[in-house]
Amino acid sequence: MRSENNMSIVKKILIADDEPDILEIIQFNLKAEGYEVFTAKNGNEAIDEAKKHQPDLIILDIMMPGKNGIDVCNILRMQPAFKETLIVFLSALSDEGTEIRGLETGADDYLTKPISPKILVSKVNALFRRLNKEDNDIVQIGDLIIDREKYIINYKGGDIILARKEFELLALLASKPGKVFLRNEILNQVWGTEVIVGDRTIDVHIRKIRQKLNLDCITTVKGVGYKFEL
Amino acid sequence: MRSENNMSIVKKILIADDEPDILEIIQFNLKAEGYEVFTAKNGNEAIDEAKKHQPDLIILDIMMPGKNGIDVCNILRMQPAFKETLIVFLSALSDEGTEIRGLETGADDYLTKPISPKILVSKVNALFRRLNKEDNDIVQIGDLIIDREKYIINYKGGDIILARKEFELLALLASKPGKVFLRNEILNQVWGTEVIVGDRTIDVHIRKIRQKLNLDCITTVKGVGYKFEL
DNA sequence: CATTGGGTTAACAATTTGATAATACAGGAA
DNA sequence: TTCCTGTATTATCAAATTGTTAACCCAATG
Repeated sequence: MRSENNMSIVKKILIADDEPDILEIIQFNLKAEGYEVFTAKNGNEAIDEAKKHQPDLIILDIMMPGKNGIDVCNILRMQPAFKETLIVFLSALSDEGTEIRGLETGADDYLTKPISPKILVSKVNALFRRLNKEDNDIVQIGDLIIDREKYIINYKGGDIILARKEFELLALLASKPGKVFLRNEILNQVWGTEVIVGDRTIDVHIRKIRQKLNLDCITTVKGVGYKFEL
Repeated sequence: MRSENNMSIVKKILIADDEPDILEIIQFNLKAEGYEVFTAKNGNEAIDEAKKHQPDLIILDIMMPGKNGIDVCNILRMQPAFKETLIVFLSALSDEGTEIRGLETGADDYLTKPISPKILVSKVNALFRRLNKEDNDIVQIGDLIIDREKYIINYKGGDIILARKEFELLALLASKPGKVFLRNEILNQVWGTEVIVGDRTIDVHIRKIRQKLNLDCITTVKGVGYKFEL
């Protein structure tokens, strides 16, 4: 099963459009660029697919049967899980009002049809590039250094070896010190949305990390999740 | 480290274009939106101004005397200080090749002239919105800080730990200081519509909050509900 | 093949939270 | 005052959640 964490792995894109041709051609080009692509033929399907796959980017046609793109955007943005998701409108409607409304709904960009597939791909790349600017390969918090590239944890000069899942879990928590990560969030980021694991799995990994680091840096927030703090 | 100039401070925008009219109209609209705007008439000036003001966003015309926009972008992106700066091209050149080259240079967007000022402003807003997504949603009322992300209550510098229901209840009340929340409203928001709990449950939680905060901030409105006030 | 270690799970212990009941209290109306 | 209604307080218990350990499966390794 190919589902790694989505911090350094293949980005998932969901395209929603009622014209099969458009869907087809965009899908083809984005796949060629190495993205994992899902499609939806209308608004409701878009919402379902979004929930199912937790895409990194959603491309929405404005005019679709049922819920239109702006509705979909509004609905998704209301849910915490899609607060940060990239959303781009792609529409034949090029009037100023719609475009402004689209952007103010919380979309990241508004593209007008017809659009060259290559340009679309470039725009998509640009969006992801900006998003990844933040992710650093080496994170340092106090005396703790997390090197994503080398897969190494270093505390006060001494290396600590963590297994992959342990490492990724710690790296995730440490990526935003203080922030409480919900168990769901952790599952999605570390295990991916496809995999389903039991309830105690996270706890066991947390325990191993605490044990290996021998450092009180992961706090339990009961009923909510875990957070990293030095 | 995150760039702290993201928050609460007026964003600085640098516009580089050799046509005074364009400069003028864009400047006007962005200023009206509350941005601080600087201008440059050519590539070299753009680089100088960028270094001088460290803008948060740079809008670059492609065709300018001396260094063109793409050159400017390349030069800036090479310097660490401008690695994260938002850069947008604004060009009359709408051919595919230039646009793709522009985006691949490391720009965040490519806009084509002519462009409606309102749409430009919307795009700019959208870019900043994305950049600020990082910022935690923190509510502050007087000396009381409620951090939803960190799940922490802080009063005058000291952290107070609340259980989940307590936290959510307080967060709800504090979300609209002064407003009286009916008991029903509270039940729906904190407990959900499915769950049915007894009459005294809310009181008990309110009491615990009062006790832990040790601060007279929740007022009882007899026969109606509760409200938060400092 | 046998070994090793990562990853998962089951089972149970430990802990915390949340709901309730019982009772005390406060303020207004009769 | 006295009653009545709604809220505060407290202790208690059930439920939910997490911690811990050991056992298991499986893939990679030699």
